[in-house]
Amino acid sequence: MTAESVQEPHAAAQCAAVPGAVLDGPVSHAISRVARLHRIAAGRVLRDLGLHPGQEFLMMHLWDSGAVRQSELIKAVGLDPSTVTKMLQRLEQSGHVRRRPDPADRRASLVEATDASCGLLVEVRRAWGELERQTLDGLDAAERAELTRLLGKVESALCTEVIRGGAAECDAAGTAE
Amino acid sequence: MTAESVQEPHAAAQCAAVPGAVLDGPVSHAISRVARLHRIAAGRVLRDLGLHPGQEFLMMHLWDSGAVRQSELIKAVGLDPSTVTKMLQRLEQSGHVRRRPDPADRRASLVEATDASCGLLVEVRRAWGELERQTLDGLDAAERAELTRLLGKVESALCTEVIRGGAAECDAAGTAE
DNA sequence: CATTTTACTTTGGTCGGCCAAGTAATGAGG
DNA sequence: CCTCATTACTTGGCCGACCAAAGTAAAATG
Repeated sequence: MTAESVQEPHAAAQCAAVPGAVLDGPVSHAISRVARLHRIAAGRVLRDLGLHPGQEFLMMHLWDSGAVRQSELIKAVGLDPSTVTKMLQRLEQSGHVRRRPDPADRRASLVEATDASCGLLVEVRRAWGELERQTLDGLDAAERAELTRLLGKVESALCTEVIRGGAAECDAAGTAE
Repeated sequence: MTAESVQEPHAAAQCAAVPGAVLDGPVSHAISRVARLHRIAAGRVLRDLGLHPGQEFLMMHLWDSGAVRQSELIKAVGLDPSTVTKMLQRLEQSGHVRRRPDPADRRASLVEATDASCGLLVEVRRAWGELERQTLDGLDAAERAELTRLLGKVESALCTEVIRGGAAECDAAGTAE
């Protein structure tokens, strides 16, 4: 008895008679997997700082650009407006960000990093460096440059497709080494 | 381009006297951006099929492997168990998946794709091909191979770091060709 | 045989992220 | 001056994804 292993496909299992390995072909999955691992690593590095993954990205923009109109920030990070709104609400509640209405345009609001948040800057920088180190560990300079170049091409290709579908514009980012 | 400065930093803006471009250096962000765009493109391609991005991945595994123990599925996709549980609940409610308790192990459950879902297989395959085409548009064969290789290295590097941090095991998917 | 440890899954909570609608203020025409 | 489209942001809903903790059943150990 011992009902070993699973039962064989009983109901409707084998729709396709494809043996296996339908999954490892596309580069798409490699991207997804890498992104997921990268996010986990980022979360681990940022946890001690009290930031959730994604927030550092926003904060970096704010630290970098000073007080900005929220719409500018949204365009800069390329995320959905509603996403940025919610993230800012949480960051404001955490005391990392302050928002005030724009005197020049009452429907807009200006966003800026608080003084208290500035202490995080160096730590976030360090965390990012650490993350970058973890990510690119095992790649030499040439490989890193090539990876950057290829990702840039993929990004612009996807961007073209995405805007064709009706979304907003993408920032064709950069080149550079 | 992209708009020049709005107002100058007024209150507490310049924590760091760093002029700009703190953001385009790391490859990390390229990965995040590409992954995000890729996800959006996937969502667009899958919407007509009634699937949300991520579900196809699970379904592909199920179509490929027949009835499997849920734990096996979890290990295969490498996601968090709770994530898989919730996704399966939704897929079950959508009629794409069926779950039954494993007779051999009463705490486990067997998962399989339903008959109805099989009609989606070919469409998902087509959608994936389309997505792959969109993603790699503009890269020649050598570049694609190189990108795959580099992503593989990054994945294994990140994997090592992640497991070091205490998480589960990663599938070092090293499918070279 | 009782107890502890391990494995399989689920629940609850929180966040990032998208879309689709909705609100409020600005600006262009009639 | 009043209407209408546009811009700027918010709300609600939903899903993917994580973590942490719980619950249950099997296995290992005494």
